[in-house]
Amino acid sequence: MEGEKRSLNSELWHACAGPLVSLPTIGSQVVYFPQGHSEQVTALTKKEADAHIPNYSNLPSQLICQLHNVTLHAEAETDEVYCQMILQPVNAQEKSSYLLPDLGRQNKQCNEYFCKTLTASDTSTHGGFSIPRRAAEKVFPPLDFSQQPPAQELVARDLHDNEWHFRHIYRGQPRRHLLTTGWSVFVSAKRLQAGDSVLFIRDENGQLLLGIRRANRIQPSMPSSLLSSDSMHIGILAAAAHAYNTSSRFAIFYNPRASPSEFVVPISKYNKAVYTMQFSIGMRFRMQFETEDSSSRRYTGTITGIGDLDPVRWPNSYWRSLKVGWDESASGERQKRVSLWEIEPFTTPFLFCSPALTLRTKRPRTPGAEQAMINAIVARCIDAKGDMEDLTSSVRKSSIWLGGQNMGRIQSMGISSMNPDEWAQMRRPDSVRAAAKPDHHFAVMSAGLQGNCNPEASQQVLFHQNQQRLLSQNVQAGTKLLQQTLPPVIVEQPQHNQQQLHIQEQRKCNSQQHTQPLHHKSLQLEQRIIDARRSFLQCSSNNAQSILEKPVDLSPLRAINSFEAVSPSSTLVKPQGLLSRQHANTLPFIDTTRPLGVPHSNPGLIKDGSGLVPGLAADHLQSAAWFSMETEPIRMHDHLNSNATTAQIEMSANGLPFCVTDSEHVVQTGLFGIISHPSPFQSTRTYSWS
Amino acid sequence: MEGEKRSLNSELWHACAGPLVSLPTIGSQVVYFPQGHSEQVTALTKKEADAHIPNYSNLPSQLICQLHNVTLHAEAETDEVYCQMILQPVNAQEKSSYLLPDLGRQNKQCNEYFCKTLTASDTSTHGGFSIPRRAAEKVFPPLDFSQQPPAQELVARDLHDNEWHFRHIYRGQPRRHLLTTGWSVFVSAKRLQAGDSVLFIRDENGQLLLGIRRANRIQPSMPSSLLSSDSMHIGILAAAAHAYNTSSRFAIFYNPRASPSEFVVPISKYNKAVYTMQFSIGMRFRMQFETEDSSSRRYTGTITGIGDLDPVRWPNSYWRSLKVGWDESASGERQKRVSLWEIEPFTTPFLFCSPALTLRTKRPRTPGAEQAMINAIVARCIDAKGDMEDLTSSVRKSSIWLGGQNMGRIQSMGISSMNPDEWAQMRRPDSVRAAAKPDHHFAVMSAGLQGNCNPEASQQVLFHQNQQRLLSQNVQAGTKLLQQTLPPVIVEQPQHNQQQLHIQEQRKCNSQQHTQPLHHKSLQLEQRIIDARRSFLQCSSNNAQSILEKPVDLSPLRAINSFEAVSPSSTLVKPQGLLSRQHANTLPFIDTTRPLGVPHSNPGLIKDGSGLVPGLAADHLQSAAWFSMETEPIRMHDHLNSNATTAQIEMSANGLPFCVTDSEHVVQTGLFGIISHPSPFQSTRTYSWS
DNA sequence: ATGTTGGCAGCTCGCCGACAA
DNA sequence: TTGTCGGCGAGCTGCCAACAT
Repeated sequence: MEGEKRSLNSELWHACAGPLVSLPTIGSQVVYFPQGHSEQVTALTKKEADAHIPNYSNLPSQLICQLHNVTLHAEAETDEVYCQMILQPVNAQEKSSYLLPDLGRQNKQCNEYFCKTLTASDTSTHGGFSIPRRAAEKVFPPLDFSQQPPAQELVARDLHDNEWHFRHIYRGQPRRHLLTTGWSVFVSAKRLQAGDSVLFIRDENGQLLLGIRRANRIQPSMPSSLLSSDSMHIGILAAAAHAYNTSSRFAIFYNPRASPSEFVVPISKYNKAVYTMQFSIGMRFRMQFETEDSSSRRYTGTITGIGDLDPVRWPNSYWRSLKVGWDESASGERQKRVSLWEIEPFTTPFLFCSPALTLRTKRPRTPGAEQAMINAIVARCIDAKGDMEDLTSSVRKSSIWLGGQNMGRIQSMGISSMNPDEWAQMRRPDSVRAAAKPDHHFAVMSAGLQGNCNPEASQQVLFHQNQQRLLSQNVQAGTKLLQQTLPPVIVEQPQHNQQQLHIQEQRKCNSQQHTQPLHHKSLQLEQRIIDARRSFLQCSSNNAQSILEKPVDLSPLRAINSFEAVSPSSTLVKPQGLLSRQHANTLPFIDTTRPLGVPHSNPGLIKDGSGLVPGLAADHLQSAAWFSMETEPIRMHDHLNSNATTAQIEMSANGLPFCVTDSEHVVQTGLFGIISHPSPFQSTRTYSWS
Repeated sequence: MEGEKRSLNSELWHACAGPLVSLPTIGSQVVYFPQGHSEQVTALTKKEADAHIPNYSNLPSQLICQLHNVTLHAEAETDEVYCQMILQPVNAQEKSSYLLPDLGRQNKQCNEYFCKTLTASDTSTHGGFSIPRRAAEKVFPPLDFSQQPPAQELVARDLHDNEWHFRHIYRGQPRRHLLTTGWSVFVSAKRLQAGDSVLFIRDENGQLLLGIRRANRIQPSMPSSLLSSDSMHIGILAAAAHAYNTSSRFAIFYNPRASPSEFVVPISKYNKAVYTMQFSIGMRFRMQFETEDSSSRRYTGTITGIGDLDPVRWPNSYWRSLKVGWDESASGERQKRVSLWEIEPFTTPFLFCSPALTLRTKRPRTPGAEQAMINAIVARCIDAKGDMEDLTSSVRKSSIWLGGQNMGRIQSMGISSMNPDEWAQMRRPDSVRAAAKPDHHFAVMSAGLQGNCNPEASQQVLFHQNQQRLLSQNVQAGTKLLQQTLPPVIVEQPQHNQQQLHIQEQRKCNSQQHTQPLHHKSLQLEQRIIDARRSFLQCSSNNAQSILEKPVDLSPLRAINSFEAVSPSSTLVKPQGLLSRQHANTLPFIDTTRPLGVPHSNPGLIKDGSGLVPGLAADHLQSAAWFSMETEPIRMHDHLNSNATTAQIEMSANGLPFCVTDSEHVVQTGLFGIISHPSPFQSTRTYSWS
């Protein structure tokens, strides 16, 4: 083995890694979880870290890093795939090298391939390998059927670029494709057993590639003689901590088949889950798993808890912060804890836009659907908890927030058709418990917590405090940056003019530089967050007290509808090449002229209506303040897969950034406002083009 | 593999590990070198640590640890032997658990064993295994020669306790011992190749044990997918640093066949080398190596340099601090750097005791022997440097320190017969160059360095500064402890009375607690070092100036001879059981009534007479101050191997602690004085009993 | 004393269609 | 369509002494 070997064939590597593994793009930003990395070591060594590992208090539970490089590898002995990633914690100082062109590896699933799990006959010394008919016809070169029997020699290369020769013959009664000569050599060399899988790929050059995917049997050759598991875990943490402290590069190995979960997450995926989605106990979701035949299927489950996996060592970590239960009883294999970005919640679009739109809704929801879902959830939770009384009272309490007497009406008319004024009417002024420190929204949240003893609700608040804290950290980081590029601004004082000026400047600057690659995107996002944050603080200090005492002024909410002016059209033109800012502005952003569709065929429960997190929203609504943000042009060329035919646009108005995705890349992010309550003012719209 | 498996058969493990591997006794104190541990990882992963590993400035290059446990292991796949050691950095706070009884594993080499390197015929599928005749007769059960041919079935167990069955037959023309049936199964299961070795042991129960020792081919299955080599190296350092900071236990793995050198060294071995031996450039030594037929032989070499292996990361480390050259040209395999404790210097005992003794010397040294050795060294160094002129002038300068015109006389009469008064006459008052900062002996040394531009001498000084610094660190650690258990003492001021009082208390305390195990030994040694240091500082501040200006007052040296009063007898009683303090006091310590023997048959060069470190000693002798220390009773039961028939007592008067050993354990340590020059006032005496 | 080779059983490997599932 | 089996021939495994070193 040479010391520095080139990256292996990517197609083959990914085929071996499995359908669910997709590596982040080189040059992009990722979130690295030392916790998850530790889990991988535990999985590989079958040894937990002992308790006496030092606490790296300086090391955050997640590190935003730039992914400098990914090299694909495979174990020499076992052909097990793994990759090395070179990460560098992102330093706010570094403005350059944010986004390299998205020309990196495509984790495309090759079509010209097949994968077969080996049978006992395949691996015995008695015979050869029986190839499924379709697989042979799809992947192997066609046989000359004039021969009797038709046969040819196949040459395939494995991950290490070794050549394997096989005799491919079509014989038997009935006829079938077989690999005979050469097969047993391969089986014994790779030490394959029944249950392991082989896969053949025909690459673009017509070359055959050959990989193996072993069944989940215990890793045989774990050289424990290298390091104690403690030292390994410490090594991970210390290496990450050192890189974090010095903003230097570090290398990690990711073994996709051994690791229980990916611990290097694309920042877009992370942001989307953490900033734009709402999670609450009782929420239904689904999640992808690899099946026995190495395809993927979704399993459904319910969130049963939210909280830190390891509150002592990793407080406020999003790593596996959701406790979940699975619908299928025979799912003991699946994790009891997952991370936000691993699951797809069943979200019912909760429409929050102009009355004009809601009036034109053409697909009213089926009456009673929500109630049926609530019943289902309650039944499930009873299974889990065995305490009917608490749950029903929870549901009953939830009607406080849902507006009591309005609940029936909501169900009958379909929640998604409710307009903002109706929402405003649902708040309950008599439940206001907010504290008098309006210039700090955490205080408002804490006050809401004090007024409510529901433990689940407390957990919910803590959870969202985490989200807020994280956001606040980002904002602080951004503020530092801002102070270096712009005159310092004292946020406590009214700065409307200055802020407006800044946005103007920003816009001007962008239009001048539209030929420049969007490397400053994160920068701009941060600045926008700063601005929004600043606006919020101004609003809070000036008006929050009055907001708390008066009915909420929802007029800022209407700012969202200003997108109507920007985007009157209802169809999306398939993007071609670079769009100038001018063209970008003509793109529809939120189409309010047509009803919003239901994104998932099986609609989930309206989250705040689930009855499991009652009592909070009404309080927090009191401290709501809404802002709309300048939107940036979407540079479709960079972000949309050119083969994409749909773009899904999600909008979250929960006070955290929203994002627009084409299901793989974040196309647009922004911030609509800052509001500290967990209501999912979220809408999703899928556009299609031909 | 079960998670917690018991330790393997020790005899077999050691046989597989090789003749040179001996593990420290469980419960004893060891010195752990993170540097060496790192080297093992490099050896196993074939990857150097990159430069950007954080500097663990808190982590010393060597950690004195208690060895809590050793468990023997073998790789499941390869049968490669390794062991886990549980270490705990010794905290001065912890007074207990210093010395556990010496009942631990004996690294005895089993006699009823044989080891054969496999031939091509042995490993081919064509036949069986040809057993050397003597080996078969020694180890295997005798055959029934009435059968024709004589044959039997052998059952042997490997390290994993697997049984292997072989047909043992004595046939062929001429007759020979063969293993036939079963052998090829074993070969293929263990994947043995020609060049690997098999060894059979008959243990005390007559059971056959079977081990393998693979040829030094590259470790095949190094799963690089676990951790980056950086993380591994960091893990080692961080784990050690954490354990050091918290005085907590940590686990390390030692792979004796992969590791270039042992990095967990018995403290006795370390102390003996570091504190009682002198090393200088040009010094000759020998060192053990394993031969191809897995026995051991010694290679000879010369020290060519002294200095830090890694001055940046590990300054002042003794790890591989000696640069060496080997006598045999075909020795490219052997390390270019070794550690002090790995080599056996050729030392000539240098007698420093009462005139009465020297007058009775019965074996005067052969005249001219030293000069011959000098010539040999000079010739060797010329080979290395090709600069005759410098060397001869070096030798000439060395006569300054040796006393110029006295040199011939020393050679002719044998240096060992010179008495202290003669030594005193050899100093040269006109060569005094010492600085005027007498209260810090480092300053004195530096001054000596300034007055001499010989680079080798500088290195020598630096080296001894290391030794001094190490001592000083010990002293500081001890001082901390002292301040917690005794009233604080300001060392700059005269404290004679107080110090004397403390020693009195200490003695009283010891005599009262003589039934208590000597767990306080390290503590007491540290305290004694503190006292000696304190005395030295007092002496320095009060008298050093006058010492520098007047002839050296050598009267304190005579204190060494006070041992005569303690131990008038000349024979050592073989220790039986626990010795009370009273009995211990009757043991001879230094026998001055008989001549000192020559410890090595091939006497080396008198080190300061080598002419390679000239010019320093005379200066430093000026700042010499001598002290004798209270000696502690020797608890032979704890320290002397009950089978031992000799005890070697070494005495060093170079200002660093001396130690008494029975060639394996430190029996007694002490401090004779502090003197900052490299003169080897050293004597060795071997006592025998029946 | 022991490494290698030729001779020669006997057994396993591995190719084939038959026969289910 | 494909997993397993009996049949069967080639080639390898492995025991033996001869021979060489």
